[in-house]
Amino acid sequence: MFSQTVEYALRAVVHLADCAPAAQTTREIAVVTKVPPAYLSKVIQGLCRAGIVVSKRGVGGGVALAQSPAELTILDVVNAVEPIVRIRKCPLGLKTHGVNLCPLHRRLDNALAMVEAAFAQTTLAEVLAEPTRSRPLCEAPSRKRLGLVEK
Amino acid sequence: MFSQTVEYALRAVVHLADCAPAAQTTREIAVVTKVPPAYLSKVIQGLCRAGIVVSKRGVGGGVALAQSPAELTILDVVNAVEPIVRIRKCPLGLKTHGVNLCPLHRRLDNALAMVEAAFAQTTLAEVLAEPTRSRPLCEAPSRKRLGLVEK
DNA sequence: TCTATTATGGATGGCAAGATCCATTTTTAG
DNA sequence: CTAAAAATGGATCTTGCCATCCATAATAGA
Repeated sequence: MFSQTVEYALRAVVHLADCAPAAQTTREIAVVTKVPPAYLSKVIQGLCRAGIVVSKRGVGGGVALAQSPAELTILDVVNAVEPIVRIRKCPLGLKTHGVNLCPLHRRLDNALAMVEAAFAQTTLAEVLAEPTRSRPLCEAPSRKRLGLVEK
Repeated sequence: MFSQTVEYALRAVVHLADCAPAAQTTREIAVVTKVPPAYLSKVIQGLCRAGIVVSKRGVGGGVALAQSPAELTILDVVNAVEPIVRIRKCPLGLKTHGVNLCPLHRRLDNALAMVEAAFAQTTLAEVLAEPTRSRPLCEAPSRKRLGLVEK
């Protein structure tokens, strides 16, 4: 139900949050997140235009989060690449329904609202801070990442 | 986030539930639900193969629900045309994650689980019974549908 | 200034979803 | 038995998503 592009974007941003505030090259991100490099570059361009990340070209350049991981929610990222569009008026165009959705569409919209709320409540910092044995994107159990600058 | 086909399928099935246990022609359903007739016929074929509806050809034929509206949930319909696929193992293929999803994918799967649960809890009968002024798919406020056999 | 590095933009291709059309089959009514 | 009604299956078309490749622009370091 979530597109592949959303999945890729989230992986990239979580990894950037893990490295924040340091910048990473798209190639490095692609390796860690196991996303096709050429396509990842497109996804990141989108994130860049949406203001989620900032990029710098040339030697020593790369991509970094535009804000701190504590300020960025999953919803911010999702909405940047493939916005969750709520149902605001009757999809059949029925006048009498209008803003008051019929029982069917009210339920569909409620589902969207739940997802939206869940994503809005979670920041990237929280994703990384969660006390669990498996660490986002990484094979190894929770250990503090330090330098790790090489390819 | 829900595909157009899911939307179409739900409209069709809700209308059939409203007419249950009578059968309706796809053309009639297309008019009421405002779905492109030719495409609706494809969607209904899918519902038929999934066992959600049954169809009969020829004069007096049409499509009807396979079960009573009280036994059919929104989830049944959704899963018939575009199954909600839960995240059961690490999408990156990380061995150490396996079934224990990392914090990121755990949250994504939780969102899917919430939607799945919400859809599983609602039967078509409940959608139709809801005391509200706007009636599913229909312009008019709640009035009991009777004959209405003509085109 | 030259070169290596890195992101950017454009062009392109494959593929599945959405949508349409038509010939065929099934079924009932007359 | 014939004709009309209705679903079915196949073919086709368009569009957007996923993905790749390459030329170009920007940037830092030597």
